[in-house]
Amino acid sequence: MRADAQRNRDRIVEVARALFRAKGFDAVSMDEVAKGAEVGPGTLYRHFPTKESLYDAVLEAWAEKVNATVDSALALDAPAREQLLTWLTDYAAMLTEHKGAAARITAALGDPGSPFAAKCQTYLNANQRLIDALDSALRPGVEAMQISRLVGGVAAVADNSALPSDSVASMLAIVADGLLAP
Amino acid sequence: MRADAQRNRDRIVEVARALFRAKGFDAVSMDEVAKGAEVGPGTLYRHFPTKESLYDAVLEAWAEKVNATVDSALALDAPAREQLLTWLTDYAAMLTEHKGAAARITAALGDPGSPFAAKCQTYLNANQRLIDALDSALRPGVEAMQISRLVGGVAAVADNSALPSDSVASMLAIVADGLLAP
DNA sequence: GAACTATACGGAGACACTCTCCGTTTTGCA
DNA sequence: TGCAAAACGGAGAGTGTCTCCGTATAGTTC
Repeated sequence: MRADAQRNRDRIVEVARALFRAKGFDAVSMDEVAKGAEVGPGTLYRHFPTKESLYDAVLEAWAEKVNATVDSALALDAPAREQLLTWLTDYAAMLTEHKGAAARITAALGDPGSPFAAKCQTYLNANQRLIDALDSALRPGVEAMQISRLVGGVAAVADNSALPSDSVASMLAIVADGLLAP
Repeated sequence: MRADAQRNRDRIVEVARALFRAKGFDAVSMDEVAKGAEVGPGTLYRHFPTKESLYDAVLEAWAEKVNATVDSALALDAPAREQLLTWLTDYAAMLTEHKGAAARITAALGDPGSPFAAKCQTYLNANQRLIDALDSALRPGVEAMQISRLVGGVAAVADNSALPSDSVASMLAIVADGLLAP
């Protein structure tokens, strides 16, 4: 990639990250990002063919954080319920950091053609590792996809309604108890 | 209201209901509804100032169905778990009947200014009646708002991803077990 | 049934947004 | 320095929501 192209790409992602974080996905227009990054719309769209692909680039760091978060929850010297709750809470918190991300990633969970497919896989793998680790403490037959969708759904609701963290925690506690073996 | 106005209003709602049901909220444009009802955009917007207010009119019958559904679940001669699951499943099924409704109604749950405020109240009341009826079978301290948001979130995910009913059922079973007393 | 007024109609178009085309500019290399 | 490939950027096409206002109609009054 040419140096000017790289420069522009970096600036676009940086500006977009700030805007998305401040206003949420829907409230940010591509023109706004282009103006902020001081490039024309054409340049922006050559780097990122759709708004979603730009969002995907912005969430690049997110995937790494998911892995680190599930690791640290599983490393806890605590009962399975606490490990589970820690992970669910941390994950939901991570999602609501970027307004609109929860619904988008959750919606893409079953769609391999989505721009977020790679991120969905990371997330699914994290829940699979959780299942493998907690094993018999969990409800028999529970699947990574189920946990991913349930928690994604709760996170999306929390995000949409800008719920305080204790409301989210009480909902996640219900989900966690449902996930644990009877 | 003048007779021609009433006629037009009725036709608009009828056309909109069919379109929303067939294509989902987002995929239907107001121009499309206006053309289908053979009125100008101006007429459409005088009757319904926003697209959401039109959707609200379309979902008018929905509120009555909610009440009937919770009643019939509570009338079941069955254990609390089955009553709960029946209601949750029926409710989620009702929401996914209209693509996009789940997310919208759930998002409006805490917002009295929303065009869907009346429908949210119906839904919250239904869950409150459920709590009153099942009482000690449920997790202590559980609130109608929590159930509404949880199930709304699951329904929204199911709707977005067009999940088959058994996937939805398995997720709702997890939620139901979390809602029941330990 | 004709005249009149309040009410409703409907289409042109303002505005916002996503995304494209293509002439112009810049970069990196020979 | 000269040149081809790469990248730029802005005008504008296409689509959506929603508004303004001149025109048509319903319902009332004589």
